[in-house]
Amino acid sequence: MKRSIAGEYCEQPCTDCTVRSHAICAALDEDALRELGSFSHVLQYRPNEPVFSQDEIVTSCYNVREGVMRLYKLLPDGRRQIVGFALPGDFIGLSHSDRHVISADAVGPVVACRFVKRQFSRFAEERPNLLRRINEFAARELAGAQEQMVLLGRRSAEEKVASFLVTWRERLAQIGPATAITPLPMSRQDIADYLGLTIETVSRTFTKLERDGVIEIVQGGIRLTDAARAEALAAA
Amino acid sequence: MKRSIAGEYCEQPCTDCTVRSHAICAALDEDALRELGSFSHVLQYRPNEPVFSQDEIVTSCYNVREGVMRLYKLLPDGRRQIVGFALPGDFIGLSHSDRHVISADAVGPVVACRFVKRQFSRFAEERPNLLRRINEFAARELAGAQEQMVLLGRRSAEEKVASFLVTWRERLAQIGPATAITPLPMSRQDIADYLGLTIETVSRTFTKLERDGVIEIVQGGIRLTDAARAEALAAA
DNA sequence: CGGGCGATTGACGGTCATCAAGCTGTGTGG
DNA sequence: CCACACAGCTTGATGACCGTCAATCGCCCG
Repeated sequence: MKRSIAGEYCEQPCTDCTVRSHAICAALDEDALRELGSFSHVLQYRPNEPVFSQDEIVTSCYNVREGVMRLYKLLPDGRRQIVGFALPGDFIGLSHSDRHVISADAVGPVVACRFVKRQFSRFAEERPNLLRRINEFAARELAGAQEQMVLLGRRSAEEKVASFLVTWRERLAQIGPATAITPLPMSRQDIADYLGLTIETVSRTFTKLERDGVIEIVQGGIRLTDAARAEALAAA
Repeated sequence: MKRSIAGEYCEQPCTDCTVRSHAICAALDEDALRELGSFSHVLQYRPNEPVFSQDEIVTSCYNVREGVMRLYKLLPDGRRQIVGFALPGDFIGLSHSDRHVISADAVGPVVACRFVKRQFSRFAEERPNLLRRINEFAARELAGAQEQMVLLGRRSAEEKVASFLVTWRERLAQIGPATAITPLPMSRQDIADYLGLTIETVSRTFTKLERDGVIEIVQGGIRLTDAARAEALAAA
């Protein structure tokens, strides 16, 4: 696959950012925003384009503005575990290690702000507001990771899929308007690698849920026809 | 089971704390340490004694000083997933939610410092040093959680057990002197619930690893007789 | 010595992975 | 405009891995 270079676009001011209220940037006042903007770049990534890879030296951190990114780890033999999907407002770069411990790439088209890590750290260093906001994000991520461990370790295939659909829907609802159809921009393979299943099992489980009247499979997503039952299956 | 009350002990000054250099407290100077000490309490927990439970209101956060705690989540039907073991130096209370999202209890005898969360937050609020240290801890926890997701989602039983033993050994090595025998204070059931397996599978896998000359099972732990092979099995 | 708990071992079966074939929709070129 | 190719998804057949159920062992402690 040809590695394409991310396109850059205008230096759109942070003060106009549409995801600011959901992002770490909400902790910053106008002045700080302007300073942050002075060393940030807005980048575009194409579908499946890598953003960074495991073991690479960390040079930047990112705010997702539009689109979805998958975050994953690979085992030497090629097995893949997706550890999360990053949505608009999410911050990537909590890690303090000097090398990336995960890889990230764009699922569909993605727009993200990039900060040079060194500059960002210096910027954040003496801003307790921002540091606390970052803590908050880290804590939320950690809680999500713990929930995912339960899913991976203790839930059946059907519970995994139902749980994923419910959780995904809730996440989308938090950042945008509720819609009848829940879009699933990622592939079945992505879902499988997120849930610790195979693509076949995911596909079969979708079909089963549809047969049971819990969901309806539509182009590019699903319609949750019986949310109550889905939540029951998710065994919250 | 009778719920026993944690015993309290002397207000040992933080300045003498043996785990300080590994704990978040390393970010504090003498003055700050004294202030922190003024609202901390050292508590003892007995084996299997609960420290806090999922859904309870969060009132405190903790530093582990001695012993091991298990952190876990329960599903309504009783299935349990252990999301981590906390060792001396670990900080518990990164979560920002007002209710605990996990439960914690002592594996063996445990000594921990408790801080009233509200006071601790106020204390940390304007100390960038401490906030950054907490960030660092959160990032490390998150990286660990991601590694655990790979284990849970993509590794076989044998890989899980080998990986657990290697990682556990490394963690112990970081906080104390290396020993020939790697102690395993937690039960087989705990290990199973940590690895997303059943106790029988864990037991069988231990036996297999011993037959294969990778480990030797001893009272209260194991001896890693072939670390290289264990690491290969762990498929880092 | 006997009770009890944790760990081990064995027999069996279910869930989900594997392997393989067919399907669907989209884009491409004649 | 239709045939074709291709990629992603679905469906089917089979079997392995690990869960379940059950019995036994070993050890500690009363």
